[in-house]
Amino acid sequence: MKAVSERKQQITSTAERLFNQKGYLATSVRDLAEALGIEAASLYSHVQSKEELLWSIADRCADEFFDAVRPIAESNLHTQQKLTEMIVAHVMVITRNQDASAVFFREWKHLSEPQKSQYAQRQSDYEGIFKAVIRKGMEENLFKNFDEGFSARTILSAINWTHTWYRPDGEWTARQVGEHLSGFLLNGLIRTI
Amino acid sequence: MKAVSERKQQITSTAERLFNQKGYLATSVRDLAEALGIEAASLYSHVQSKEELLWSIADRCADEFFDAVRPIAESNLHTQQKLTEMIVAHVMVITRNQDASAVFFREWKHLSEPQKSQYAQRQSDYEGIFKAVIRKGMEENLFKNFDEGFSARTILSAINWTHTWYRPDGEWTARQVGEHLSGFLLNGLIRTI
DNA sequence: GTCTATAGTTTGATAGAC
DNA sequence: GTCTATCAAACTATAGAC
Repeated sequence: MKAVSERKQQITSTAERLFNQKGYLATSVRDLAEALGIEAASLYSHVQSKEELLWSIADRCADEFFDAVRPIAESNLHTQQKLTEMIVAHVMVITRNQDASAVFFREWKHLSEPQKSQYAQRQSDYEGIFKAVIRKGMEENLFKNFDEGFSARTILSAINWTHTWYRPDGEWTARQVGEHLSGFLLNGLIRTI
Repeated sequence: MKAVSERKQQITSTAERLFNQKGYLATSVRDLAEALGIEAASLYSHVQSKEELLWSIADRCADEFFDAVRPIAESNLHTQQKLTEMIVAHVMVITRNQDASAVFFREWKHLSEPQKSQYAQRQSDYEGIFKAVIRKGMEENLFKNFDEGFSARTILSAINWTHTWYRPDGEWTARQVGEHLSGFLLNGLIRTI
């Protein structure tokens, strides 16, 4: 755990907001400085480059997803309950890091190597956590025999998109959104009784 | 229907590919010209601006979605079958316009007004087609009473993401992907019998 | 329709005073 | 740590010859 100055924190959260609103490439260092009320050159006392900011946002966001979901995957909850709680935890990470997760999902393409490869590796590892739980559920004859990669991607696609429409001041809490999504994805839209 | 020169067609499809691979802002007019084997200035005999290219890609892609899905929504298929066929049709548009649909989903933010508002309006109209069918299914007591906006967004999120992983040379046809997705989303991951 | 040449901005980043 | 000043490179787009 590295200590981070208050100023650096302020820069990072402003960058998250602007990178989300306008996109990474469309946000100039001058835009960022203006939003902070300083000159562009002053930023370089806190940050090595614009890309370092992108990387630090993406990397911290990945940590948040792993830290929230891995303990649940490693718990001894019943498989169905486990997958539900993983989905809820994932959605809660998104909703409390809405700007950062939007940047995480949309702007990683603009990282340079080797960061881009490292990002892809973590993304794949994360998907692997979901795949393992889904495979377990299939082995237990609890889940249908869809391809496990297909299933994991379909679930993650549906829940990742919450970053575009969730509003903290709306009628649903983050947990409610996660539980609705989990109910929808595990049981389907069709009424069975 | 406007006649489009072969050269213009070639420019558009190259733009789709580059805008997808690198992003709209990261693709310079010089990159595009180089990929076509001409000088940047020569492009302007065919195209008014770089943004005009983005708009024409997004607008044509929207047409494809509407043209494929609306006739099914207006047919008198049984509601469940209708929703399945809409999902299949949507996935097939994505898979046969993979570059264009990726640009459509990811780069619309970089349109200027009034194109950006027009894009948002069509997007919302399109979601409305799905919402209407879902509401019908709820009224028929066939679908569960999820919020219809929530249901439409969840389905569209899951199926839109195919643009990132579908491979035409993989083991599944576009129709098979659509049917799998439809089966997953309508009936859920959990085994019920 | 394609070229060369270039105008006019904007960009990320640095130098050096305070 | 913030400023002013500035650099070198990249950008979209245009002018005008062929």
